[in-house]
Amino acid sequence: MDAFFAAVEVADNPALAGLPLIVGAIPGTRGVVSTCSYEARRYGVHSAMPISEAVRRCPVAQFLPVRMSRYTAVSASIMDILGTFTPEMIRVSIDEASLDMSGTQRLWGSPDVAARAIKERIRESTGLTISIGVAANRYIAKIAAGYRKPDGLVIVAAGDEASFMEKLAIKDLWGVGSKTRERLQELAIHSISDLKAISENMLLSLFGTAAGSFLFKACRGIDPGMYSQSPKSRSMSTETTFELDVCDAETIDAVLLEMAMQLSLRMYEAGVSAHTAVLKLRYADFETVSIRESFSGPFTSSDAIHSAARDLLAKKWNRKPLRLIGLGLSGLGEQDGQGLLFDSGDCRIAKVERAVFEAGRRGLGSITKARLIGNVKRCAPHHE
DNA sequence: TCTGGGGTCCTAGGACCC
DNA sequence: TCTGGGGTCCTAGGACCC
Repeated sequence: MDAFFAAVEVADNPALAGLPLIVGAIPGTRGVVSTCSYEARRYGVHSAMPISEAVRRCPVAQFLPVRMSRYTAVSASIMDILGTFTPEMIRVSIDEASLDMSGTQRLWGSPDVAARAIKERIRESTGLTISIGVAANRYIAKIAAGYRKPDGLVIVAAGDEASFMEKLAIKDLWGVGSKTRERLQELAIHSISDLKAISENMLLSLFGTAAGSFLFKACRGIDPGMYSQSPKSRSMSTETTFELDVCDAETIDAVLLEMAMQLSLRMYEAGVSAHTAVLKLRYADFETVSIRESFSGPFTSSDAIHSAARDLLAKKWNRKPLRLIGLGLSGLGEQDGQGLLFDSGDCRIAKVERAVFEAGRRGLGSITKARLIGNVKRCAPHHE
């Protein structure tokens, strides 16, 4: 999708068409740009830029909050459409999918005809434009899709992979980020041709097995295997950045409780259990640390998650003001329900919690822990 | 400029076992 | 007294992506 969140906003409110549009954090807060329209990009605004900088660069923009549930709904209807073209569809993210169209020629025609049909169907149904890349492997197709945006269509014929890659800059390689780019610079590797001149063994020893082999394949247009594994869920987490750094232990504990409840609900809804808890802390100077612990049995209630989080906090937090706190669960597996066979204290709590979740789902009002009702105490702005 | 939130995968080192 | 080789699982941090 092209500038997906911004494009959905325009589709929902045509009066916004043609204006510089910035979807993301509310100006004046700690946060970043999520997506901006092509008009806003002309001012030098881009995704992940601090919202304060976006305001400086484009004060005339329309600033809109992220309406994630709306984008999720539009995304689902687009994915449904894509699924009618081939069952071999991989949803890569909320605004991106990869379609294996081999064997569909009799049904949908040649690659360019099929691609135009897909674009047309999505435009008809949602009013949105998309960019498509067509190639003999998913990796090249992905890069080709980003090669000409918006409303693009780039076809790389089989056999042309290597010459297509030659036209790109190192930064266009999907999977090469700022750190790798920096290291390549230091090694005097400035172009794809420079990179191709390095032997596989040299890349392996410089970057390690995974990254080395990835670089070797990617610059030659060989699919490094990005989408091969089934994308099953391995962890879930939640985090929050405070508007002002926080050092009050009670506040932090209340935030952890809230997060534990949220994670517990999400686990329940997903029908999974977890046996590892991860606590993430970010201090005022942006130093970020984490601590985790695995337990023999799975968590069965928010209280169990909360108490694990508390222990981890006690071990890791140096008492300096926190800018961010995060809580996560990993070691996710299918919920077998076994934990509930034993009538331990924790399981009774879990049963109560499930009843509360179900009540909430049936619209019986919102139930929360008494101690979460009230104000959050924060530090005064911290200067050093 | 002052830096979100949700993820995935990889690495290096350590504990522990046979 | 100084020491192997293979394996599993865990931990903390890092790179990257949308």
